[in-house]
Amino acid sequence: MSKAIIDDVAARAGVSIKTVSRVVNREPNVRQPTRERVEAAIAELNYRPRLSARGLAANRSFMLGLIYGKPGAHYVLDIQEGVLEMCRPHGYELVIHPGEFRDGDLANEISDLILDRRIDGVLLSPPISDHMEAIALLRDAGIPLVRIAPTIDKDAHPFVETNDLDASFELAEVLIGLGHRRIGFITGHPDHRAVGLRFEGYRKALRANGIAFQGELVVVGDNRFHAGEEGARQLLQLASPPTAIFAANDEMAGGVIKTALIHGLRIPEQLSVVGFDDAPIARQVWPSISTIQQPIREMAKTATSILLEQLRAGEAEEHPSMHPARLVLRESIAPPPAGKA
Amino acid sequence: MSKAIIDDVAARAGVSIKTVSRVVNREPNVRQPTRERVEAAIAELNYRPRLSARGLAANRSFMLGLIYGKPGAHYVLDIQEGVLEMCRPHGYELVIHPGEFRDGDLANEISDLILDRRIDGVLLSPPISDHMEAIALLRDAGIPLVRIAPTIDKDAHPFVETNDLDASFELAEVLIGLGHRRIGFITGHPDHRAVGLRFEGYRKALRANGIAFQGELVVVGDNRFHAGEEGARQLLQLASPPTAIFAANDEMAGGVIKTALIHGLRIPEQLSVVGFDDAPIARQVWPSISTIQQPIREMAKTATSILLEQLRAGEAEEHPSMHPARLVLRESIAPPPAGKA
DNA sequence: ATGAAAGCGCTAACAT
DNA sequence: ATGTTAGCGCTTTCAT
Repeated sequence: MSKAIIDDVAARAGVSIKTVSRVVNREPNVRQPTRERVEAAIAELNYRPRLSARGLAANRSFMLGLIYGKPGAHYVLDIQEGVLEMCRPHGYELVIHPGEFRDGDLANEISDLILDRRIDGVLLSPPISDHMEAIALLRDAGIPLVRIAPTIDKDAHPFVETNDLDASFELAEVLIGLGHRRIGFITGHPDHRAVGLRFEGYRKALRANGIAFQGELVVVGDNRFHAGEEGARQLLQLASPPTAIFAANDEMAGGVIKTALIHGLRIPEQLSVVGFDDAPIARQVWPSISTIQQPIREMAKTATSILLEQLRAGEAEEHPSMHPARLVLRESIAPPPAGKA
Repeated sequence: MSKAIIDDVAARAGVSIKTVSRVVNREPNVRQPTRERVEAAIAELNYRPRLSARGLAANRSFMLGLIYGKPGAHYVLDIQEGVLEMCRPHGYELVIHPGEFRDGDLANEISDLILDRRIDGVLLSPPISDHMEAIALLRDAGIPLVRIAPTIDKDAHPFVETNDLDASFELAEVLIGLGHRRIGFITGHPDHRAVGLRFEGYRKALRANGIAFQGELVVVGDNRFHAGEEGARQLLQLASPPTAIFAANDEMAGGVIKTALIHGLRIPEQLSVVGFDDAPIARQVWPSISTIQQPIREMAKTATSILLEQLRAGEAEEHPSMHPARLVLRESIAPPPAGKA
């Protein structure tokens, strides 16, 4: 079974192989009855075009590449699944490629990806979506490219994004609305620009509410749990410690919670904590973390559609590039302790 | 650049294309000087064989498939990275395929994978590694197959495994050694057989120490955080609640911790908790969880080597299939409260 | 609207 | 040890 090739189908349908090819590729210029006969033959023989034969003849690989950094396992898997969901029905395969932002080899690895696999198109997910060298390389090679959550140079290529800044602004305003005035912030990894926007949202919220920005309330993190632990330690040692801590992602917010608990603080009564991403950890710690949920999967799907259309039409259709995030409020926030506001 | 094809290399090296092919494929019967000349030409022209051309001619796809369930994002990513690490240097590409164990479509999806992509070989990771239908399908199609962490039917195919049972036994003995006699257990998802062995290890430890097995101390879980929360709730409501809880994985152990904290229990003074996997959550909750670390990445790498060798030689070399796990003791355990032992 | 012929770049089988 | 000759199964011209 299933050793059928295009000639078998052509014979069975009583047409030439070219007509079969037309039907398979949804090309025009096939009369409806003919098309139906061919389709029937395909179904009966369970025919599947050999990808390598198509690739060789058409000089395409029918493979998409996904290059991603490591902003958390769930983030990566969500992206992968979103991309796969769009790839499969369109007959495309996905080649995944983990890459380190600062890894000098990334450029070489990408070259290999282009040269060896002859990828048809590439998706860049954060923080690689802001990796200029990678982008330049791909552009020069003429490989179509869509970026997921880029923060820079948005004119150059199609992209999808979410409103990190606005969402962060909102979340900070929630804290301010509860009465917090001293709000600590733990920033994300400097390479991860999208996470950087969350800091901007925080600052904007302070400004909008007439609260002076205080450098001592800001700690530089790197998106990892440990940075949250360490950052919280620093902030809680302050002569006048914050009544709330905003971590640029949930992983770090989890670290804040752990440190706070170890210090014997009650959350949220003595310290409010918020994060960003709605990662699983946000629900797994106690108390659970108020955060921002991003439609990661949807972004990945949209990005993939855009890429596929570009591949097909040479030009991308209009897609909404903005995928708004939303607040998820949980137990980790409360008004500041009396007298501390 | 890099539009070089085999003829260019042959011309430049002054040999026939067949000789180039021999060098590229590491076939014998090429004299050293000839080989060197060809290799030089390849390097100078930056030649890369077109995968689709090779695939078409040799009737292979140079792609491996990885079919996995969802036993946690980190587990999946670890496996992926282990596999990729072996794939790339050998010129193989990886096609990832998330699959639900109970999904009736899994069979169809696998057929597609075989038919459409003409995968050269497949890796099955838990719990799909025990999915008999999938295994049968692959066997019948004659697709080489290596299973990661299988628990059944080990004669049929090559596999790699870890010693879930022994490790679990050891961990249970640690609890018993601390003085615990009433040890609750939250089992894993029934489809996930490897996790089932952990329950066996627990029972074996009880037997070995003359402790009667008590059905009321066992709760059925499903590997997810929520099952741990729920299981702990049940166990702690018992007239005579356990002094320690063993969850079949860390995710559930995390749930136990959260529930226990909400109930106002101090850990480990009033309740000891252990898990399995050394997942990130084990270090992220407070107190951190004693657990078992498995060499997941190594297993994935070994499995991939075995598969690649099978593809090359038709027969796999000897590889150690057993990758031992090890204890990781952390804050979550202590002797039982006085008078409760 | 459909078909015939000519490759795509490589490997396999058979020379030499 | 090396070369020659056919394909592999499809898509592309270019006819018709």
